[in-house]
Amino acid sequence: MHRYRTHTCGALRASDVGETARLSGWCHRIRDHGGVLFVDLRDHYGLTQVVVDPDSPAFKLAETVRAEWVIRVDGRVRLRPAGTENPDLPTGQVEMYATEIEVLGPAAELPLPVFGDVEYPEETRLRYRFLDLRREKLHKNIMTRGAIIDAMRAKMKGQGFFEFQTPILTASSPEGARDFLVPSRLHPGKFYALPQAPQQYKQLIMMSGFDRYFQIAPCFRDEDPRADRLPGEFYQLDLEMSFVEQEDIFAAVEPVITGVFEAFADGKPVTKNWLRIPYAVSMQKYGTDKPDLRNPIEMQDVSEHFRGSGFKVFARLLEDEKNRVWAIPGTGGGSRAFCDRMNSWAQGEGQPGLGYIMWRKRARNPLEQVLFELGESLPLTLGAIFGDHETRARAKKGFWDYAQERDERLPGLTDQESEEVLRRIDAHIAQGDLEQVNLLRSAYFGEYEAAGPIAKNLGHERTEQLRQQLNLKDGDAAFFVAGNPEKFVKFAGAARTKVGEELKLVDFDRFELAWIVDFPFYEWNEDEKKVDFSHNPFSMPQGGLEALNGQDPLTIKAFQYDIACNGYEIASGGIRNHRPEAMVKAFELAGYDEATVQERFGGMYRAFQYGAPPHGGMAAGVDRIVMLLCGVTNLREISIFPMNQQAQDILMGAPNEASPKQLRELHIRTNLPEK
RNA sequence: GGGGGUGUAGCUCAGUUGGUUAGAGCGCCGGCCUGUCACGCCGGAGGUCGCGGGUUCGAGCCCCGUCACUCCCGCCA
Repeated sequence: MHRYRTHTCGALRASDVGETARLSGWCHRIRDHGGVLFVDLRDHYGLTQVVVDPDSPAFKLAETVRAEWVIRVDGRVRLRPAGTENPDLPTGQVEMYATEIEVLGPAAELPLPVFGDVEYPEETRLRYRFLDLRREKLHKNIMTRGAIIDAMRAKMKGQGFFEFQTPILTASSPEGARDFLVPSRLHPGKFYALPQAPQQYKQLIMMSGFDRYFQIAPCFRDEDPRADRLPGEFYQLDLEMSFVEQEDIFAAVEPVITGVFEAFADGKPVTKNWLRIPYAVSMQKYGTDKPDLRNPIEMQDVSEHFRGSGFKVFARLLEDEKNRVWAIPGTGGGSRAFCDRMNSWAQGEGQPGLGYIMWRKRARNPLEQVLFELGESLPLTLGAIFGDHETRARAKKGFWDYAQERDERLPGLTDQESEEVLRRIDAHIAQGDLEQVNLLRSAYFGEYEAAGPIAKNLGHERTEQLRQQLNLKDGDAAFFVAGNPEKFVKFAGAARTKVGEELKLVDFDRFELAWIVDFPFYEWNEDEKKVDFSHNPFSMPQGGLEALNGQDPLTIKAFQYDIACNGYEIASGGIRNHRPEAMVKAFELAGYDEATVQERFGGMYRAFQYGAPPHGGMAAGVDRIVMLLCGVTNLREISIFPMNQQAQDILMGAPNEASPKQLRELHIRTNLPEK
């Protein structure tokens, strides 16, 4: 018999009844009934119920066993008594009657229980990560992570990609994130850097004549973490292809990502036909370059309705042509309580507030009323407009009498103004201008009326045009963000998310994938008053060298794309700039002369001189994808030994101090900040 | 570097207007219990109310400072 086990704790079935077996594992849960004692024995594979009673020689020892002790148990497999089976366990038909127990590893009192699903402080969980990892959820997440990575590899290989390893000790790169530095012992005063990504290596692999590269690549960046950004290190599914255009990359990547999502989505629907959303459109509709497309809200520019209007705050803003008014349509948000809540939320975000208009049904539709009085049905309205003189006169009189009787239906209008509206309707009827008639009809007598301070100032006609543009109905609202879009876009995006979630318009149980394309190549650096690369300096500008020479740099787009999923950026890539003269020009516009390029990107620059193939690729964030597929919102839930928010590994004790000997060898003396 | 939130038993949390000895559930320890699987019942231990200072007759509660954790901004080509 094997020293420790004949079966795992997930293996025994009814077919094993009568066998003698040996199990080893952790005491998951102990239920002591005095006369009979149950131990749920757990290992990686599952849970088996072990039973001991006073007739067993193992009874005395069994009574001393505590949670998370590691024990070996010998015994007989038997069917559970009728009625005591546990259908929730794969091994639930059977139990093991223990005849011998050996303690392999006793456990001290636990700082963190393995059993149950109680929340524990992050610090305790990290310090005792090995215990946390025994817990069902985290254990499962880590296994899922491995399976996802397996699937990525299999699908990449299926697409003809080949896996390469690139160096971990490399050179510091000037652009981008802060590097982790590693001092060189052999070269005093010099440093290696850990790669922020294998970007240059993978391009060099293409220039070395290989064709389809991929790697589950560790990446290192010394930047502050976020919930969706691990401190220090993370993994990318990194890929690069030669002789390709953007379309070829999309065609290679979509099946990989879709396939992985479908395999692990747990039945949730995954986008079949990916949208391609230009960066500028994404910013305008969603207020971000990583939209959550599960939220159906699309923002719209409604500046025209406010320009020169009675709502002076916005009208005045719009006198500056950089400024805009965007609307966030909120289906079902047309209650005072909700709009007030959004307004105070906006104030909490540091905004002056969030303007809104609400729509509701008019108590009675006056036009229908008129037609009713005329003994006619609604479709005959057309007759009122295009009919003979007498019919039109009756229709007009109908409107007129109605307004006389019920001028409260024209809130905020004086008698003269009401009369004026009716005259205008009459004039448009006479001209047969159906569009104008309809607008005025809808605005003053239509099915919906608008409410809220903005509506009052904006007037019936503009409010109605706005409603029609946004296609809003009874019980809906629109929220407004105004100013310079560059400044408010982020807040607008947050407001879109807030409105969508609060109104329960977001279907969380799905994965919505999309390409975001046509990123700007450069952006304006306000601090240094210069042009900067906005994404990746190695991307090919659309229009190539010609665009770099002739076009306003800030209008140049790049062959640069991201994948957005449910509000996260899960991948980023581009077609690379493989022409040395274009590379030099691109860097020149960002303020780097050719000598600097040669010095800083020597390897790449050299490679470009000797036959560089057109190439491009992408890198997908493995951790973020796993996080989405595991349904969690924190990367520490899917990473086996993560560091804390302060980039410390409190399990291993990293970072720690180096010994004087180590520092001497490295010719390094510390110069600590004064406390 | 900056802003918000949190900090009471090992854990999750309650704690009234500032007022007697700071509580509950889970966990832990002991006892009872022969079919449980979140076993049950009885009992017990366990507290620098994050820390320091202040106001007050009196502070878990109010004020100031500080620390820790966490989320965000900056940053992350």
